[in-house]
Amino acid sequence: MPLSEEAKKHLFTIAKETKVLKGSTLIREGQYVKKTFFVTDGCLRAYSVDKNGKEHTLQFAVKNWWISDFIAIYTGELATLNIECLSDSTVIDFNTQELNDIHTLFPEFEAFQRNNLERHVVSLHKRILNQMQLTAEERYDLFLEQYPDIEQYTRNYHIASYLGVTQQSLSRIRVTKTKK
Amino acid sequence: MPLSEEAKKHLFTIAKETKVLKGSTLIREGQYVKKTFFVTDGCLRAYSVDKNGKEHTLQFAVKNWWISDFIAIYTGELATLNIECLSDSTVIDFNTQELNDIHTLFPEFEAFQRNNLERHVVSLHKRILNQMQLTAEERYDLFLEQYPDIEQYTRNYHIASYLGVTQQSLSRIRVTKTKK
DNA sequence: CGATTTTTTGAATCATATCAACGTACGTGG
DNA sequence: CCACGTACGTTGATATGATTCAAAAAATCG
Repeated sequence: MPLSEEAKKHLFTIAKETKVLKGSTLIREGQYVKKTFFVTDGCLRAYSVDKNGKEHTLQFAVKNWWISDFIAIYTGELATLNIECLSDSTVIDFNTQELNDIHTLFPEFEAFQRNNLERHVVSLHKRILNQMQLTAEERYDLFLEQYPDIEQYTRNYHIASYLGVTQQSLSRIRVTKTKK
Repeated sequence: MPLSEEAKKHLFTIAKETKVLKGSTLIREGQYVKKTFFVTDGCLRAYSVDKNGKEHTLQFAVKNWWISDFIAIYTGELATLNIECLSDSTVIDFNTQELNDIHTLFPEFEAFQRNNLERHVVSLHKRILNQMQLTAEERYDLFLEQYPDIEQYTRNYHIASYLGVTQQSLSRIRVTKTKK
């Protein structure tokens, strides 16, 4: 992204690189969300817990992805998601308020942020359509294409809870796949 | 939204109010997408057709909603969605290119557009989570809450294809509901 | 190595899809 | 204004795919 020197400098003053440990939780549901994370190494996931205690993974984030509870951030409500580190990771840690103020300080960020949001919308539209029209096995294949190296970080039940099936069902899908 | 007079004037020069008839298709898959629509009256839907010929409704748009094939617009690819009028409607018709140029001509639009995109992302995140954690009946209840007056425009199979169930299943859900 | 977590497997059950038939509503043309 | 055809909704029977619960096997970690 093309940014002025001044804008870059400002970015560095509000960004804080942080090492985070596997298993740690960066955002917890019910809390006020102050941070957005940019992943430079490792893997994180955002998930919600439903009324039966079942987890549902909304998003994985690997190198160069943003992750947070965007529902909370964009609505101002409390977090409904949890952000968990699936491996020791490095993230750049932005205060959401400061990240927002950037737009008034440096209008050149607007186009950058708009592009991010547009690509986010595209990926969400595609995810919804895939969920509706593909079988569980097809969704798993697509997942492996889209996240080719993610299995080093994730447990199968993380992936299952992203695909919308139980871990047992995913296990059976994997078995029939190796038999082919 | 607070906009300067100049900006408002410009908006009117690129917007074109159009009456569209029930059953007409404003965007067809495979076509190049040149338009984004703002609905001022009536109801439209965006749907895709899968490899078995089954329709999946990605979005309904009623008064004051935007609708288009945002996948196509934001990626520059050809349309994969169809936009269909479910009733005689009135839309304001924007050329996508001109709508984009607004941001360079009138930077004050950026914040407005950013807010639109953020709310769009929120609704998509919520939709994905609801699809994963709610039963078909719960999703139908929520749908009726979110679109209280839409049933005057839609066929049941439109709603079924939005909820991710067959029209027969939705019919059975409706029957058990009236018995309660 | 032992303890714990994760994955796999089996059997029973459940929710939804499918296929087919029927009933109903709607609108058009005679 | 009625008759007919088409589109839509409902219902029943059956099939299918996924879930659940339980237990065994495998992998991981200290």
